[in-house]
Amino acid sequence: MLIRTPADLGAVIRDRRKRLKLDQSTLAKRIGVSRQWVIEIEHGHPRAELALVLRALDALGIPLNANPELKTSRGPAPTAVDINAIVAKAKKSKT
Amino acid sequence: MLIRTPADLGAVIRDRRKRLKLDQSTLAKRIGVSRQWVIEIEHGHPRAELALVLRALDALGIPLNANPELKTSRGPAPTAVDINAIVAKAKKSKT
DNA sequence: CATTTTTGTCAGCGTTCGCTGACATTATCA
DNA sequence: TGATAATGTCAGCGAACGCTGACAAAAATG
Repeated sequence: MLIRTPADLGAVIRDRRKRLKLDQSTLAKRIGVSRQWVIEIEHGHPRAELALVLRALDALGIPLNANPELKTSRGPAPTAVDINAIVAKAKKSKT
Repeated sequence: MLIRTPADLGAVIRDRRKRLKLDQSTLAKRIGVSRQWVIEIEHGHPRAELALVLRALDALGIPLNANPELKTSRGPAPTAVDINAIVAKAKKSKT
């Protein structure tokens, strides 16, 4: 599942929790947060604390993967050269 | 890259930013946060807001993937049956 | 049906967020 | 080397966090 928004994350958490047959209280204890927190996360609370979110995913056995750009297929580096920088320098040095 | 802690995330963000030859100010504008925020995230700030983090990853072109448990190899469901529930019920009903 | 479990809502409280703006401290580079 | 950019640090401020505890609503169970 691709996580794009807090709501996505809430859905993932809730689904997994139900799949594991846990109620919110139990999960909350396991994560080390209040039941309130679980409720809000599952509803897509946008300002939840990063660390708590990570702990929740861990408690549910959900690994989080950040792809630092999967090889964009063949062809050489798309635009690893920074044209902007080059231009900027060209402008600086008169001739 | 597997994200387990806020520090992991900070590293991923910083690496990607540098690879894209962006400075913190530029990235901050792109994400829509203050430069301060970028500094703190890259240092592993544990209480950053979820939504801002997701926006940062998006701005950097880093997709986030949550595996709802990758098929744990062969063999039938590990323990999809909830023994606890069964036992609980067994206890309730006398005979 | 009645009962129990689960989920959702409310308010108040102390803590911390993320922001701004200015100022150190390092890189970077000609 | 000196000058510029990039990064890091500080303090103050309004806003929101996550917590507790009690209660309401909904769902499950017999």
